[in-house]
Amino acid sequence: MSELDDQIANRRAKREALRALGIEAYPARAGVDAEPSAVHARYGASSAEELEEAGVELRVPGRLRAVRDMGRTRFLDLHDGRAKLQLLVRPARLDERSRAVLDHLDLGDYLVARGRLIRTRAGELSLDTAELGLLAKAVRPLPEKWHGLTDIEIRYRQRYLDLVANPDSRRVFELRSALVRGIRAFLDARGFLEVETPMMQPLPGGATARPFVTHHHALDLELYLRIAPELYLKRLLVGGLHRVYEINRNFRNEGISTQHNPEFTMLEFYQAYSDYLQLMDLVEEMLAGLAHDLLGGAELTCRGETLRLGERPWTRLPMREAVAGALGVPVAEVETAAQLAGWCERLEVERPAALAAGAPLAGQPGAYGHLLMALFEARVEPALIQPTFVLDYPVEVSPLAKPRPDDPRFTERFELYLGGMEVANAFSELNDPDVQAERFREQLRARAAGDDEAHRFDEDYVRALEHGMPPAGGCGIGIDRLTMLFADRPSIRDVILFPLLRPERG
RNA sequence: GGGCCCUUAGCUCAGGUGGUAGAGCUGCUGGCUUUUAACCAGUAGGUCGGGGGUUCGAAUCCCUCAGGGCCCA
Repeated sequence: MSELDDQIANRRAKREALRALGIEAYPARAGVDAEPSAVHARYGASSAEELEEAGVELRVPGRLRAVRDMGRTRFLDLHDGRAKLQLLVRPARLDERSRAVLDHLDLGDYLVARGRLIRTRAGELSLDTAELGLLAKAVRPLPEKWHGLTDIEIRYRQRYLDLVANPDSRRVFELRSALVRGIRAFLDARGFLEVETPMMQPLPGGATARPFVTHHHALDLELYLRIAPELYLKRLLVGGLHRVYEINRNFRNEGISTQHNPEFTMLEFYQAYSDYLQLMDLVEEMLAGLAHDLLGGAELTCRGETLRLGERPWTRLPMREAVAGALGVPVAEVETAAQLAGWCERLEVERPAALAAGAPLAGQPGAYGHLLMALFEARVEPALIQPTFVLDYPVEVSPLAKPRPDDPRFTERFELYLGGMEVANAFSELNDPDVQAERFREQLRARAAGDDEAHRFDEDYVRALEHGMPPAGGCGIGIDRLTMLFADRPSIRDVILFPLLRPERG
């Protein structure tokens, strides 16, 4: 028998012993007054005399994390995940049932103690326990109390153990929740309506990505898990919902990395009569405000770098200038597809998926935009630590964005980079139905040429635009990456409770 | 997809060049006047990730598979 089996058998035997005494191991009702952290919040400042005078009697629940047995007196620590409350237990003074519970305890059990609040000689706020009850028997041991749980795989696979053993992990998810709450408050205060649009779509749209496919049996219908909510949210603009947002999951069938999980959470919001320039101001205000509210200052510390969100406006950098700067040449040398093709070959930049393999880079339709984007991703992106808006994305890689009136090779689009990561993507929304239809046709040609991430033609979306969509700015912000930055965590798996892993026992 | 690294008791970790698998915590037994990583004494616990190979002998060397991590694409 292994040691683990031994410990489990032991705990089960204790449970059965209690049951034989008529003590339920998993009672239906708890009947509690306050959890340990609430007790500390209320009485943490009270002196021994004050407590004695007040005569506070409480029923306090919690998970048993430590027992210090002194012989005539035992000290039990009950935790609620934020704080512990110490129980002072004198076995001789307990009633029979409480004594039975005490004699069959294990670390990890959920208990409830009734007693009077006191301070011990050492000054610790404690419950002088008169009655002890079992709320849930744990038949499996917890990770060790002092070193906690460090095995990364167990932390991801059995997140419940990570949360019990590592308070920092819990704090990350509390911060994530506060971040989402703050975003909702920010948008709600500005008259945005939170909506929910389909996660299962007959035509996946709104992003350049491979979708997951599923099947609806009753309708015998191929459906896709959405890669973005964008086209549905803009249909709502057509419908007169002029300020909308959605915070929900997207699914992209691509590789896994420290910055990519197949399902991830995005905020998208759309504001009629706005544009990408106004959105930059809005995003600055939102993120700097969140940092101020949640971290107590408009700065993020991320992997040793201080990100100064408070220094506004943030850098606004046209993509051509960024690429030319990284190459150390004037902008005039990144103006043609032939120039860019030369750089890509010299620097061994990976060939963009949209450009046909085997053919010369420069001559293909749309080559300029794809090559500029490839150079940007390879040479510029990782170096953008301080908040930077990259502007003027090529039209070829921005099929849903409005072209710049002064230079139709580029669009009214920005991406926000923070700590070397793309955290936001926004543009003035293309609302000319005929131009949109032509953009879709270009995407179909790319798809036919082998680019399986190219957009599909969404006829209903074009039909909606034909009814008239107000000019609008729209923006997407990755919640997971934002949480990584706010919590200073290097991997997206640290900010997703249950990240995708290969199943155990292959 | 490529490279490098990791996998030893429930948890955290040791185990130069191949020679009978160890510690702390947890568990169990006992002691102890209010301790807090309580302490003291005793004790149990192992398919050294799986499989194959080399060898008189493998946790250790080789191959392979699985899972995980980091970097690159």
